[in-house]
Amino acid sequence: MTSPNEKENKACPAESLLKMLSGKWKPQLFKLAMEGPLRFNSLLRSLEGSNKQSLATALKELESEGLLERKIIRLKPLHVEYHLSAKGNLFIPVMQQLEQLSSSTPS
Amino acid sequence: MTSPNEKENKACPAESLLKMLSGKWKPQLFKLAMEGPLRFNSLLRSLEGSNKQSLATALKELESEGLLERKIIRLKPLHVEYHLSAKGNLFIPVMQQLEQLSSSTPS
DNA sequence: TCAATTAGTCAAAAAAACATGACCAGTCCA
DNA sequence: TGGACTGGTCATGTTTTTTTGACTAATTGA
Repeated sequence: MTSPNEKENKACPAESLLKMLSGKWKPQLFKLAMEGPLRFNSLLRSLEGSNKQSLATALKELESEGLLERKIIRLKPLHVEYHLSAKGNLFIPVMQQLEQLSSSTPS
Repeated sequence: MTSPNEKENKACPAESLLKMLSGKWKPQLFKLAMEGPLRFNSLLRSLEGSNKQSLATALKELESEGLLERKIIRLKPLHVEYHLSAKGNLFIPVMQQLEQLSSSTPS
C-alpha cells in the first residue's frame, strides 16, 4: 500500500539534495571545493561580504552532510583543508549541468 | 569594465539557479508541475503543513523567475492553472539527475 | 618574548523566511 | 439571496538564517 487516500503527498526526492546546497555561501564553497582544497582564512579573505561565523557554519554543514571532508595538515604552517568527499564528487555533474543551463538561459 | 556593479565576485554560475529552487515549498511545487498543471486550492489541500501565504509567495516567485506560467482558464469552474514554462522544462533534466543521485546515495 | 597567522567559538542582534488568521472579490448553483 | 468554491491579500507574529564583534587557543617567525 503506497497511499490509502487519493491525497498524493509524495515527497520530492531532489528536495533534500537541493537543501544541502542551499544557503548564502554553500554553492560558492562547493564550487571552489571542486577546484581545489579550501582553507578557512583564505576563504574569509576572498569571499567578499563573508564572515567567520557564516563560513564556519556552512563548512560544518557541508561536512556533516558528507559533501566535504575536513583534514588537518601537519606541515609547515599547520592548517586545515576542506576537500570534496566521494559523495561530494557525485554532485559535480549536477553542478556542471546547472552551469551549462545558466549559460544557455536568456534571462 | 566587465560588470557595472562588481560588489561581489560571481564565482558560482549555478548559484542563482539553485536559489530559484530553494525554499520550503519550491522543490515540491516544481516536481508536481512536472507531472501536470497546478491549482491553488488543490495544492493547499494536498500539501500537508502548507498555507495560503507560503504557497502564494512560492508560486509568485516561481512565476517571476520564469519557471512557471500562470494561466486563467475560462471554463466551467473558472480557475487558474500554473504550468511549467519553456525555461522550466530546461530544469527537468537537473531534477531527474538529482532524483537518480538521491536514490544512489547511501547517506 | 612579541606579534602575526592559523582556525575557529560564543552571545547577541539584524534580516529573511515562514506561518496564522482575518478578510476580500468574483463565480457558480440552488 | 445566499452559501460554497475559486484564488488570493494583508497585518502580524514566530522561527530560521545570517551577520557582528568580542574572545580563545595553538603555532610560527623574528
